Amino acid sequence: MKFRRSDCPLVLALDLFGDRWTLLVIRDLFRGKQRFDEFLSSPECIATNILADRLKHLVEHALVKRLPDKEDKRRFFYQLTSRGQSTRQFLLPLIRWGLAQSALRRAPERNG
Amino acid sequence: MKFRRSDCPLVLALDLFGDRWTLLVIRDLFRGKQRFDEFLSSPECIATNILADRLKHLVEHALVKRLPDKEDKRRFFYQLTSRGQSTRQFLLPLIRWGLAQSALRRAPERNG
DNA sequence: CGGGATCCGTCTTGATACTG
DNA sequence: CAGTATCAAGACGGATCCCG
Repeated sequence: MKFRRSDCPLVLALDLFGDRWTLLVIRDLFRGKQRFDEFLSSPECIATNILADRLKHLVEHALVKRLPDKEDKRRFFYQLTSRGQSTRQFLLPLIRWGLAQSALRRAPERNG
Repeated sequence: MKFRRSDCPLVLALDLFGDRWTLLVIRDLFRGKQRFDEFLSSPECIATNILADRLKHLVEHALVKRLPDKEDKRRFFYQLTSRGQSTRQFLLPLIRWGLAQSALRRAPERNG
């Protein structure tokens, strides 16, 4: 993900979320996960370098903030900013769509 | 985009749309574009091999149908299936989010 | 000419090992 | 624990080629 190719708002969104991992990290943040280790423990098994890259990217774009742990200097907390939380408005419809698709897959009368 | 890593509905959606091009093709289809050449003419300038790959992928997943042109044997029409049209439910919120972001970028009082 | 397929150099992804 | 380094594999992107 580098510079941008048009000023379409969809292109802007795909700049930030058009990959297979970023939205999974945001999902985890909505679920209350806050630490590097917690993201790694999700069933999708994101690689550490990919996770580090995506977190950095999200922080750079003010979707996530990175807070030091006062009690353990080695650790950090990641939290959604209000901008990050605003992604809920399309994340929920997207999840709803995925749910409907897996339901269809189990009862495939007529689709297409 | 290969096999899948969990049965999270979000993962299922990212399987299909978790890249920088697929949703742009779907956007064009919603806008009434139907032919290979028309997709190429969009301002994002997708490469022909990428476009061919994405269209094939969309057809395989029953989001798009590929219809021959009766009058010109060389040409095809691509159209959204009803399943493809159902993506509207998250595509519109995603575009709306992108619009809000570009508005913020022009009037960045307090975000973050 | 329209709709791709193929080739090839480059950039990105991802698994694993390693470090502070 | 929270990353970085390394390196192979794959995706991207442009150019060219092919086929009806």
